Amino acid sequence: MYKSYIATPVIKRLPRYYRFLSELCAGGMTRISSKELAKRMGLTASQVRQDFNCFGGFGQQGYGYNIQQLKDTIGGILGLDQLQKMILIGAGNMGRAIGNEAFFNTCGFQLIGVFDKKPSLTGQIVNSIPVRHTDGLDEFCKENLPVAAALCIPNQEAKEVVRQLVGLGIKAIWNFTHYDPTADFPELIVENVHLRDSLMTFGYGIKNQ
Amino acid sequence: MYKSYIATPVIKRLPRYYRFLSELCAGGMTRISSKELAKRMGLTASQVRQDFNCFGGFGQQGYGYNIQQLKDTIGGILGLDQLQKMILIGAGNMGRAIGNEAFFNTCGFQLIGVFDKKPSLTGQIVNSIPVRHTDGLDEFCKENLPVAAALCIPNQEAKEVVRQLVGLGIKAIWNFTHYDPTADFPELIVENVHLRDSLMTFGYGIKNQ
DNA sequence: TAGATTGTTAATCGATTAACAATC
DNA sequence: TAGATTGTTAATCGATTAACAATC
Repeated sequence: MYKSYIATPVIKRLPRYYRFLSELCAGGMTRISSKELAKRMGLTASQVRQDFNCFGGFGQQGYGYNIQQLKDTIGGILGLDQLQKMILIGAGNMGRAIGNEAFFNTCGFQLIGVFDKKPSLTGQIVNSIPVRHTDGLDEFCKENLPVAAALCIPNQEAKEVVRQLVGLGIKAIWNFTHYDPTADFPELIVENVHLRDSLMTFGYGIKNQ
Repeated sequence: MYKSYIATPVIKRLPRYYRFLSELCAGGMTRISSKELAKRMGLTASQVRQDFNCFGGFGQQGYGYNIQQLKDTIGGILGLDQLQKMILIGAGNMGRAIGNEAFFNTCGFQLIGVFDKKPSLTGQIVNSIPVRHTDGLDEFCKENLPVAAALCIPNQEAKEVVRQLVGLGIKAIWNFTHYDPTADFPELIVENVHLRDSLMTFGYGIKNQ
């Protein structure tokens, strides 16, 4: 049964389903039951079926799910085929690492520009793209219309840069800073990657058994 | 009221509380009510009080919370003062970015070694530490007894490396690969950072409004 | 047909929010 | 004291799990 609104926990599980299904597919398997998939992923069969049925019934009673078809369907839901134009702001250590990880295309994005305000970085190559000086950001956006920006700059600079990006038509921020853009720009789509928070949570886990 | 087991959602909020309280503290504020803190963080006052009361009552009726004291208490719960020895496996783009982000000490960890199996990287400097060849991992661990490892290597190599690390006494993995160590080593403490998953979730958000 | 497994409803569990007496 | 705000219990909400009729 289709649902108009999909709960966040379901969305967050989709990439992991996609990953497991891709592996099963690559391994030559053609079908799988919710029970077996749940076992491999550490979920319950009930949850697997509930999750898939948010988007419609892709299974067959007595048979299970066709892996290839299920994988493609989830890929479609995640929109992996429609590549969104993304720019990267900040070509420091983290920026270069993100930029060079060649996963944009397989995750539904296309990296079209890299910017840094530090002149010494201008012209360096990140993922076959030359780093541009931030001075050229306006012109570049007006010409190329990116919808998303990965933000890998110091926290203090984040607010001002986000203001600029929003002015240039950026709709979504993949945020590696600790600045929270949602407070100032409620309409912006924001996905946070807080490595410090992850590290602290990790530490808590170690120190409490 | 103290609780013996703290729910995961509460733990995951602690670093964010710590961050906000640090900023308030740096800004010269000395006290805050659950209502005001909730408003700034986009939570409810009820949740803030529930969260803090998992660890005991640090507030005062009619007054609120002492920011400095609350910050220090949460820092203590997260164990930010007891630095755990961590090694970094993999000095590629992501490894170097993680290694160079100078946040280990402020998050409860101490980076004591960096390893890569690629000979050309041996001797390169990451965060003032020379990259060692993986051949020296055994000896290094026996001598320095790290408890945690950040894993920034290709997915296919992950399982074998984790097996080796577990053999060397590593108790916890900060995992940047897509290999799931919990399946093979249930006793291991694992904190996953799945950037691809984050990117796909982000894309879903963009494509569905 | 018989067995397997789905889609879906109902029950349970856990987390968040509301309410309020206690008290600074 | 009166006002403010906590700590804590109760109510609500949402997500997960269980159950089972439908059906391949």
